[in-house]
Amino acid sequence: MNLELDFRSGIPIYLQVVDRIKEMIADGRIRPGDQLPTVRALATELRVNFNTVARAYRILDEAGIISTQQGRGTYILEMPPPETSEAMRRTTFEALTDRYLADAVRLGLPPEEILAFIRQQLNSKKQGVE
Amino acid sequence: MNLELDFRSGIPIYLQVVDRIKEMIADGRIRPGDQLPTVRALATELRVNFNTVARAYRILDEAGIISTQQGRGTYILEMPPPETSEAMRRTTFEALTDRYLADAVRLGLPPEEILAFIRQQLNSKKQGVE
DNA sequence: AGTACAATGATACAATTATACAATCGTACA
DNA sequence: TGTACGATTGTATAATTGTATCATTGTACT
Repeated sequence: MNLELDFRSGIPIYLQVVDRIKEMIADGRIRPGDQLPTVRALATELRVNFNTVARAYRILDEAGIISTQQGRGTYILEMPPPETSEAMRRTTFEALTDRYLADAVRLGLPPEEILAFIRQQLNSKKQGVE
Repeated sequence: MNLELDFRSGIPIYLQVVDRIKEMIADGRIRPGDQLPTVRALATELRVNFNTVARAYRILDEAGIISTQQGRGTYILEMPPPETSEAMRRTTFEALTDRYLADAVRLGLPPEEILAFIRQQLNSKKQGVE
């Protein structure tokens, strides 16, 4: 991986790891689909605890840059910044909805019930009540 | 089999497989007596280890929904257990809906728009070609 | 000193994979 | 028939991977 850290900089290790990996993606040293080292492997290489690496990976995961999967490993995502346009989102949403409605109808649910349940779920979500 | 997984959802693969198969039974896409794909075949299709599929099958087996037999294969049982098909359909429908809404919200759609589009689609279906 | 908080480490855990195994089926051949 | 053997099926167990939780350390601020 060849990833250099500065233990004396005062910048937290996990943030340094996040930045180094972002750089490597930006300049193409690692690419979408590539597997990153396991948290333990990279931790050993960097002489840190693997939880520190895990923390960096989690941040990158939440940023949508990588995908970490328990038991499998972590991978660079295809779309680094999935900034989809409004039109794209709309199209995706409509396809998603049609597929969902087809499934629901196939289950034999009457349209009123489908609508009712969705309304209920959306309301409870809005109020944060479960 | 046409069974979609989300590796980034955080929901374990084996549970996703369990749910997808329950859905297919509930809505009739697969029926009592049908043979499910072998653990290896389905695993290859899903790009997953076959033990992960085996785990899902074992759960369905213990729930009395399918029957897995070493050396023979796995089959949908005649009676979709005591959990009557009505309750099962309802459960399946609600899980399906929650999954759909999570996707839609993640796309950034406001609840009103989700509801509006669904209402529109249901109406056009009612009046459209049947 | 004492306290609070962030960073890191230690430990136990859960999901997935790798490998070896056992049961069944299918086919060939005696 | 029947039996031997390879292919195919599910099973069992351990190794590998990320996750969750709490303990420890260090630093800043009273």
